[in-house]
Parts: sequence; structure tokens; C-alpha cells
Amino acid sequence: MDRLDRKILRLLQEDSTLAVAEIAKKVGLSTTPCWRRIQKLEEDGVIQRRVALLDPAAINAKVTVFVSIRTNSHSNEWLKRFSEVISEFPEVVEFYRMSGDVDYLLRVVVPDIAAYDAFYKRLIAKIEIRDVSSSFAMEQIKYTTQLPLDYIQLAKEPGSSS
Amino acid sequence: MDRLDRKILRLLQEDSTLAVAEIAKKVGLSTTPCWRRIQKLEEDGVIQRRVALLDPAAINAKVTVFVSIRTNSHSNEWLKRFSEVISEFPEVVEFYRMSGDVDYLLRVVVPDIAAYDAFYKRLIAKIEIRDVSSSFAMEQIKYTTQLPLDYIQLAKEPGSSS
DNA sequence: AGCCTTTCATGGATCGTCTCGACCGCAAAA
DNA sequence: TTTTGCGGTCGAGACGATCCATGAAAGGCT
Repeated sequence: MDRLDRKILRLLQEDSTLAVAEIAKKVGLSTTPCWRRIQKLEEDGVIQRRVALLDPAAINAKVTVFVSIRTNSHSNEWLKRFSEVISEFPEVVEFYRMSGDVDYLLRVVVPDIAAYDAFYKRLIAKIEIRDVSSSFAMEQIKYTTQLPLDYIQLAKEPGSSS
Repeated sequence: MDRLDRKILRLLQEDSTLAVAEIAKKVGLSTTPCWRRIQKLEEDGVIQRRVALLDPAAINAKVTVFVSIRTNSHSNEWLKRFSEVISEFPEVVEFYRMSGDVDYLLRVVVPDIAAYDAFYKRLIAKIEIRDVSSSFAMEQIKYTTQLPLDYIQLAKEPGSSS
């Protein structure tokens, strides 16, 4: 993993429809080695998948709700079942086990408050939860799938000696 | 927007490398009309972009921190500057203006706690914030870019009469 | 110094896929 | 009944992915 790989990843995180030749030009390689690098990044699982991102408004899912959950049971058994139940809901797009005050945090996407209420009822019907607290997002100021590439451990590269 | 469009979107949200002919087969269309629908979905902005998703662990960015922010100033002026400053950090992958108790919520991605501390210092050096509270995610149980398609308003379709 | 490994550049061949145009047919709408 | 809006089929041209072969440059090792 070197500077070139990082550049390639940066481009593909922006737009995965770029042609290999196009990427090669931008990173300063010819197409064959650039193609091989991309292959390798996919084999190694650095690039996990390529997906289409949709406009939330266009599919009537523009309200984000953060749901903080506190629980009584902390057994593995319970967590397993809990995870399965939660993950089945397509409205739940993110789901974290947290440290501190709150045990779990969900990001839920729905059309409006009424739909959230319906979701909430379906959720608590399926599993018992001690304490639930919902916070509504008024505005999504930034949302990106582009992870920061500044922390990658770069391997030694040729041409770095004086 | 009908059932077929929804099926197409479902597939492309999963894997945008699928060939048009492949999608057509799965959806029950022939390739040309399927291709036309995809074109239209892109023109209409329903499909916003196609991107590569990376493995957070592979790029040394596997710790998620949720940052709750409270502020004093609520002027548009201040919000504008605040948004710009925050959005410039590549570590901030999500950024919401919230209702209720907390004013803003960030999702920040970093390699470890030390890196988060460094990020935090850079942040508060750039802009004054009344109150900041950080919660660390222990585990990412679910993360998907697939939005729920169950809320799409379907247009009238042929063959729906008895 | 000589050899080995790695990785690049170049060129080319092949194959799949996208893209799009032309035309037909059905069915609902006007 | 005519028009309009899809979808189906066919097919052509362009483009891009994939892979092979070869040669050159650079660094590491003995």
C-alpha cells in the first residue's frame, strides 16, 4: 500500500465508474499496472464492494432519527437475538454498540415522524428494551461514504533515498 | 417509479457492477428497456452516484466516535462558518443538526483514541464550541448504504384492476 | 560487480458490455 | 378509433476490461 494505491482509492471512493485508463492517467501510471493494483485491492478486500448511492428524498426516506438504547440484559445470548432483530429492519442503516452511558445507538431512516412511530412500535413489539430515547435530525449537513485515507500505513517506496 | 424501478434500485444498491443484462434478467425485463430505466433514474437524480466502499480496518480507520455538540450562538452566520470548518475534516463522515438537547451530532472515523484526541484538539483550535461530548463505538454491528425502498410512492401500474 | 526481484511501460489481441437507433406490437388513454 | 407510452427484438458500433508478451529501470543481496 503506497501513495499510488491511496490515490486510486481516493478516486474510486468518489466515483467508481471511472475507467481504468482514466484512473491511470490521473495517478500517473499506465493502464496495465493500474488495473493490476485495482485487482489486488479488491482481492485483498480493501475495496469491499461497489454500490449505487440513492437520493434519500427521491425514495421518500429523508428523515434520520438517532435512537439511543439502554438495556438490562448484557448476556451474549440476548445480544445475538437483539442484533438479529434490529438488523432485519431495513430502516436501520447503522447500528453500534457503545461505551458509556448508552448501550446501543441506531441510525434509522424513515419518511416522517409518523413512519418513525410505526417503526418504533414494530420494534418494541419484537423485543423488550429498558429505555429508548429518540433524537431527530433536522438537517443532514454532511454525509459521505469516503473514509479518511490519511491514516493508511504506507509501505516503503522506491525513490525515497537521496 | 414502479415496482420494476424499485427492484432495479434494490439491486444497484447492493452491487453496482451488475451488467444491465443481468439486472434485466433478475427484474424480468429485456435489456434495452431496463437500460432505459436506469438511464432515467440517473438523469432524475434518484441514483446519485456510484462509489467504492472500503474496508475501514484495511485503511486504519476502524474506530467510530459520535460527538455531541452544544453551542451558544445560533446565528446563520455562525452555522455557516461552523459547517465549513467541520466539513473540511475528512474524519467527519456524517454531520447532523439535531433537535432537542444536543445541537449537532458528528460521526468521526479515526484509527484509535489517540488519533481522536489529536482530531479533537485540531477541531477546538479552529472554532469555539460551548460543550462537546464524545461517545465511542465499541462495535459496528450494522452499517449499510442501502436505504429502505419500502416507502417509495409507486405510480399506478397496468394490470392492477380486477 | 553481477544477479534477482519487482514493477513499470508499451503494444496488441480478444472479448464482453454499453449504448443507442430502428422498428414492431400491445394496451391503456383520449 | 387514434394516439401515446411502454416493452420486445435485432443489430451495429464504440468502448473498456482483461490478459499476454516483451523490454527497461531500479533496488536489494551475495
